[in-house]
Amino acid sequence: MMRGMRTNTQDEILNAAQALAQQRGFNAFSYADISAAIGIRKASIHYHFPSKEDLELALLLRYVEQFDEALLAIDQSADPPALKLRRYGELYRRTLSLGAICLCGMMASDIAALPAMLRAPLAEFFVTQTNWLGGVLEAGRRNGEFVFAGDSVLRARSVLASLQGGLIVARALQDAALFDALVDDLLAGIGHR
Amino acid sequence: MMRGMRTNTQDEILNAAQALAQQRGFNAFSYADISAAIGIRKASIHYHFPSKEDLELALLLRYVEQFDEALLAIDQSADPPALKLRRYGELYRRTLSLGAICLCGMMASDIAALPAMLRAPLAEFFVTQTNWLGGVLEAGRRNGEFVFAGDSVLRARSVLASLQGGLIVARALQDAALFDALVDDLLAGIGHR
DNA sequence: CATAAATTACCTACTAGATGATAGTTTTAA
DNA sequence: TTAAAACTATCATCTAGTAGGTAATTTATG
Repeated sequence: MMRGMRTNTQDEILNAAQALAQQRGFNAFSYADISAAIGIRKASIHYHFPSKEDLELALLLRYVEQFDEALLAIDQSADPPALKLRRYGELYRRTLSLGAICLCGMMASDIAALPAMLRAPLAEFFVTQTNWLGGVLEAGRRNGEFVFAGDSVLRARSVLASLQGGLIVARALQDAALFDALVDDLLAGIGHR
Repeated sequence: MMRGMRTNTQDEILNAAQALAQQRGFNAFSYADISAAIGIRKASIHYHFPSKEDLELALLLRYVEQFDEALLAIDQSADPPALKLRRYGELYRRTLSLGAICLCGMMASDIAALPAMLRAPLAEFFVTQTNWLGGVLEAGRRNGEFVFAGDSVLRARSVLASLQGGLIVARALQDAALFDALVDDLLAGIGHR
């Protein structure tokens, strides 16, 4: 199997681990739970990911890769900035539908328990989101779709915080419609008055 | 010891548990960690909190009680709404200074691993915050300090989401100043233009 | 093309340590 | 003296992880 490529089993393991991690946190499940979910033995999971830290790192890198692809897909569309922003919000909304939150949001919550080697790629995820959002906000401001004062990076970070926090609030209140209303409010807040 | 009153040892246990829970999540520490932190044996912790679920419930109820007291203190001051809001943001900022996030935000992140009996009081925390913030926002709108369209409950929920998410983003990027900037932006966004 | 060797991907069995919890005892405080 | 609060000792279960084995697949060789 070529270096760097993942096998189907590895993706199954990562899918199961991601669901568990996004729903209950990375320290609230074990290899036994993954074994039960996908039907291979614990030792087989160790064969693919020798330590739980290996698994967690692989999970983060895959998530970042998938998120980057999603950003690229939005970028490459001819959608206007407001629609791009809404599609971006949809990425978060989708995790809510799975009874979960953003994997990186979860890892950031538990950061004191995160292996040191994951902190840099995790921080980079948030930098990437901020920069991407900043670009969308600037493009919207230029074409008149968005109106906001000040630094677009600051505003981008606020948008990102709102989305991450919106998942938490909607999760606590067990009502995804709250997240939808929040996204509408977010867009209304920077749209034309 | 009178029913419902906590002993000093119980508060020490809860203080240690709260710090650990807010830093790394409730499932990433054990009674052994609390024992190491406060210098009594695991069995003594069990004496006060027979199960870890008992501990988690006591933790949540105490946190809610302390937060309610903080809201009451802000309410009873003669501060104008904008200052009340800033003081409210300070409550979150303080947890960041401790290398932690809001206990309820953390519990909401990990909600799939939360004992069922905690879900109602957790949801209630978020309802209480939303209602309180809604009241402050309405008062500000009435006295001209705040300008925002639409439902104050919706805006309150957005503010709450921003604060919770701001902790996450600042945590991931290991920079509390980002949270400060976000709060300033939040206030600027509803203040007079 | 057939066979042997190497590799992969799983398995069983097992381990050491940690964890949440309990029972009985001792010490401390009231 | 009694009750509370700590303790020691112990337990069952779980967890992350390892070693060695096996079957299937792939690669190398004659």
